[in-house]
Amino acid sequence: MVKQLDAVFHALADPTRRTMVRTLAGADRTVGELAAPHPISLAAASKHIKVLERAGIVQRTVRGRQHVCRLVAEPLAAASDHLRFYERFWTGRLDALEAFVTPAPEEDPE
Amino acid sequence: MVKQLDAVFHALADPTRRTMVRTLAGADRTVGELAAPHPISLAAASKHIKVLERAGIVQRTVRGRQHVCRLVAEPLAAASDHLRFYERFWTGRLDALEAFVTPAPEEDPE
DNA sequence: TCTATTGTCAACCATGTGGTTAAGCAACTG
DNA sequence: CAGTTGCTTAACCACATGGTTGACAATAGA
Repeated sequence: MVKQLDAVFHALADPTRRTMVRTLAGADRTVGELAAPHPISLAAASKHIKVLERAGIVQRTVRGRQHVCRLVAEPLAAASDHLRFYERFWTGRLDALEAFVTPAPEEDPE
Repeated sequence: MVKQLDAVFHALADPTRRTMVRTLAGADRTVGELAAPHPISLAAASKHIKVLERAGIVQRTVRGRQHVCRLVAEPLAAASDHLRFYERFWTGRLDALEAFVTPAPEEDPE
């Protein structure tokens, strides 16, 4: 079973998917609208969106024959938190020591 | 050719790799030290580290027969920036409007 | 009702991923 | 010098990924 964070990072590892998410940040879109800017078939776009759904980043509402996609930000927040842990490495400020205190989330131990 | 951001997100999509990075946040480590906590062969760990290197997250220094790995945070900062764009979606504060003004980085158009 | 639109699903293909084992090199240790 | 340690590389395997095409379902519109 894939963990949420795995799925989120994997979803964002593809530029096509990142563009889709970026678009959804502006407004809800149908599958067709999300696919349009990309030189891929609708079926391929459909797969991309399924990846985003699996990561919990996108939620779908069927409205008539169109599927309207909506951005769900919480999983992105989790990923952002994970990265923010390393903030003290690229900001000179060592006062970001709070991050250092944060207990490492104990991943992997299965 | 894979772009940096792709590589960073991909590198972080694996819990084993995330644990390695987390470990490197504490101190530099040899390949063996990074591999030790994981139930995988040294060869597999070597591959993981190569993925991290390709993403620019890790730099290697050969010291005698051991390869010492060091965390390089800049690529993580780039990924963090990307995610921070969506911050306004999970914080109620709409005063994070600066993010809204940020021009979308125009990905994908190659 | 007939047709066009929107999208999914299944099958297929090429490539990448994550793991293994086995071989080998380089560098310490005796 | 011989053996051990630390690590990479190559070959292999099973499976996931990203793309395709073609068939199908459901809705919208004539």
